[in-house]
Amino acid sequence: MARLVASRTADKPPAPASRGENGKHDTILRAAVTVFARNGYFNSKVSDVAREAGVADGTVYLYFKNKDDLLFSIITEMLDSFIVHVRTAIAPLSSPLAQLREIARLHLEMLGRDRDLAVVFEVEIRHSTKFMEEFSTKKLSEYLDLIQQVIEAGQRAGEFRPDINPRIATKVFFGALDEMVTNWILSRRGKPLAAAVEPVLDILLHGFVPHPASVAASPTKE
Amino acid sequence: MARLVASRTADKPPAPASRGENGKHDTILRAAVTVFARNGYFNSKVSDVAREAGVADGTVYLYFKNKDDLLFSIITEMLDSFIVHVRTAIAPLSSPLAQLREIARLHLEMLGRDRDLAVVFEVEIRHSTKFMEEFSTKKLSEYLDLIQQVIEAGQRAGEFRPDINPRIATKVFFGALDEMVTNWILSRRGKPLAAAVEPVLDILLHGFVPHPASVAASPTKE
Amino acid sequence: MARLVASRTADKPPAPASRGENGKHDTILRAAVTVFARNGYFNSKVSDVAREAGVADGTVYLYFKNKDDLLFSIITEMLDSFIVHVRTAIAPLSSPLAQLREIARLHLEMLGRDRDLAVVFEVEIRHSTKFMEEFSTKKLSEYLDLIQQVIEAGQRAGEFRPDINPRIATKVFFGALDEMVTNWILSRRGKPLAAAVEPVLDILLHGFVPHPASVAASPTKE
Amino acid sequence: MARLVASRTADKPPAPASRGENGKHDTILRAAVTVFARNGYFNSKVSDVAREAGVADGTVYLYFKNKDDLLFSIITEMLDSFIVHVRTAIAPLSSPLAQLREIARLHLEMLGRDRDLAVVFEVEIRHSTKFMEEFSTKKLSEYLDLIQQVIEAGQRAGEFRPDINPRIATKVFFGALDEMVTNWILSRRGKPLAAAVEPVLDILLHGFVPHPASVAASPTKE
DNA sequence: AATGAATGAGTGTTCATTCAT
DNA sequence: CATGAATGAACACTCATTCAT
Repeated sequence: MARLVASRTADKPPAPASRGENGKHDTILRAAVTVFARNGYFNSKVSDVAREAGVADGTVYLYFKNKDDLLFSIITEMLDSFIVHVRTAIAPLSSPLAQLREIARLHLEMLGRDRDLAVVFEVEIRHSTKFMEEFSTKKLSEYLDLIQQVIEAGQRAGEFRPDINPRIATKVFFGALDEMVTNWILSRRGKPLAAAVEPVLDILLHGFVPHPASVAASPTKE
Repeated sequence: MARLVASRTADKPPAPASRGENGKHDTILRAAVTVFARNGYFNSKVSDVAREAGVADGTVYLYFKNKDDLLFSIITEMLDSFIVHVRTAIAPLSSPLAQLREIARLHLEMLGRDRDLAVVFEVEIRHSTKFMEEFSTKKLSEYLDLIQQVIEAGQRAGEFRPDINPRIATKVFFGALDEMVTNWILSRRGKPLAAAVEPVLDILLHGFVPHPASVAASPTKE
Repeated sequence: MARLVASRTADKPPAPASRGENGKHDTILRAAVTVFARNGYFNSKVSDVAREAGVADGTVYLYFKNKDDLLFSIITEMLDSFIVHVRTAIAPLSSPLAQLREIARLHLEMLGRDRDLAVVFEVEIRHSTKFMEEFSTKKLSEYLDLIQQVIEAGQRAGEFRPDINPRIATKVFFGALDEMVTNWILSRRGKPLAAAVEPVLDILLHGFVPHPASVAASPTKE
Repeated sequence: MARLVASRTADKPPAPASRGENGKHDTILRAAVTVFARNGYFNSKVSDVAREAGVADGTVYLYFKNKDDLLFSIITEMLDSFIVHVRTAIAPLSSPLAQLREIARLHLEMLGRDRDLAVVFEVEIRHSTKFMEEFSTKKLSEYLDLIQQVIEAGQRAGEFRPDINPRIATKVFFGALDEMVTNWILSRRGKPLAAAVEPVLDILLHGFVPHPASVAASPTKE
């Protein structure tokens, strides 16, 4: 019955921030991340979120349209701010290759710093094709576009192979990072996620097979 | 309330398969794939599955312990048979590189042939960290181990770089394929998923950056 | 939905007794007593009874109209045979007082010999006012009438006080025995129920208060 | 699945009682008595109780743990207040015999005043041996203990025969009253239940058989 | 007669959402 | 703005009963 569309938090900003606090809006959103990460979206009750946030059930509805809007807002707001962060960070870097490295680093660092958030991004985000379609065509594709632009810039700069499809390269890049995060979540080891940046980049940049230089020429790749 | 463990369909085969039919078990499982792919697991009702399968609600419970068991059985049975299929297909191939290529091809071909099944695998599989933990530590890791073994064999055979971490390479490989599937599901284009095999492999095998063989050309990779 | 009336086993005696056995009818009825005593009527499934009897679920319906009929038949048949038994046993006794004593003895002995049967009689019999009304106006009142006749005979014979209401005396008598059985069921002590016959009779016959003439006379009756 | 223990209504009093009303808790409990008496516990739906109480289905669960808790609460709360009532009433009476008479009177009067409540106590209370065991070892035995203490006091005071087993006398006393109530429920005659107090007591106190000295001594007791 | 797979009506319970205070 | 008691629609699961074999 629940639909995910339309909502958008921006429609109703009752109080950006009461007093000096962070604002109930953010408090509730943070509580939702914690609760959703713990039990999963469908197994979480709005009253769980309310209790975690220290407010009454009804208060949640003063800041969010409905339960779906909570999940939607988490994803959208977090990703929005992440994209801004990434853009800012890579702007001063002149080399597309350096930019791509920075994106990978920020990606793993941000999610590796907050397991609950990572869980929501990796697991809870996929709660129906409907949601994903809605989401992927809006927010996520903005991120993917950003990556693709860097790759294309790299090709123009001669840093990346001109014969690879930048759209596919983007998916490979994102998919590799995504899988690293998923695995890190499931294997509750203490090893920091960010430690994987260089090994993953090395593989993505140089591939599985030894360089032809290692011999003389690369007769048949694929 | 939901538990995913233990169940295993094999425990209760009330009717192996009447006549030459496919058997109610398979009919119901197939209906579940269709329904789950259409509405998502949590938004699907058991009675939807029953109707799709052409049986009464109660009949579902003659073959499956509960709703969770339906999802669990889909994943487990499909993946089991896929792994067997892959093992059989790569056994005669002597080159690990050829084996890895075959795995990629089968992976994308199988899911690309059945969008509903792909949806369930990519989206519905992630229903709570609990489910994923249970699942990833059992079935999925069997598949990932298989991939890792091929990569390690390739390293020993000199086909793959010895200085890459096989575990990470496995994740990059799987993550890349996984993302291709996810994207294919969401962009309902007609382009067959299997068409992506070679481009993806090219990137994974040879990387983003031009070969040093291009001696003069690209002096600075990273 | 279930109604208890009408049924009556006598309507359909499919097989009085197959071979030399006791007959499936009795086997199933006995199984029902066991199962109902163990879990209670409403918590017992017809399939539990069938399994206990070693027959298929459907077979139960060849001998009994429905689940209600099982309970109804247990009560009716057991009570019928008990009443016949009692009539036979007290017929030769000339003294109503001796007859009443014999009734008490048989009552406690029969139920004390078979705890499961006792449980069904004491507990399961009361599964709705409807059932009890149906039952009490038919079978049970036959038993109560028998008791009342003995008491009235005792009054005519001068063995019982003429100034007590025989209908009320009957209820006191039956209620006392009934409570003994209920207590015996709940306190799973090993002490045989029949051991209570004399103490109970003493109280019923001579009352709580000392006889006025007790001064010298009645040292200990019984 | 049904559990009767633990619950205790006192654990969750969401609304003590709005204004001068009786409070939803009591309203629902009273509705449950009515509905259970009408159709029996197992044939009653929670929604029937809700409708009778004039509240939504879900509201029942704000005041009671589950359906079982409704039945359990009825029995416990009613019996608790009854026992308090009895203790208060007999405290000022010096003679144990007068106390026993008062208990009998209150017992029949309370249940005779409210047929629905009587039905629940006599019929619905016996819902599986489990329930009875749970219940009889806690609440009911408190009442039976009270009776037994009075009887023992009467023996010490010389008002009751010293040679009767007080535990058995208690059961006979309670069983007699209980049967009077059961019969009154089933025979829907208008005759007030309380009218049976003296005839029953006469029988219990003086027994079925004429006093040996009845000749002259006890012409008419009671 | 006997079977047991199939049926599908029936219900206790949950929980997102509302709204009077 | 906040509250949290009240609502009632929604649904997984059970099990008495049937009937083709």
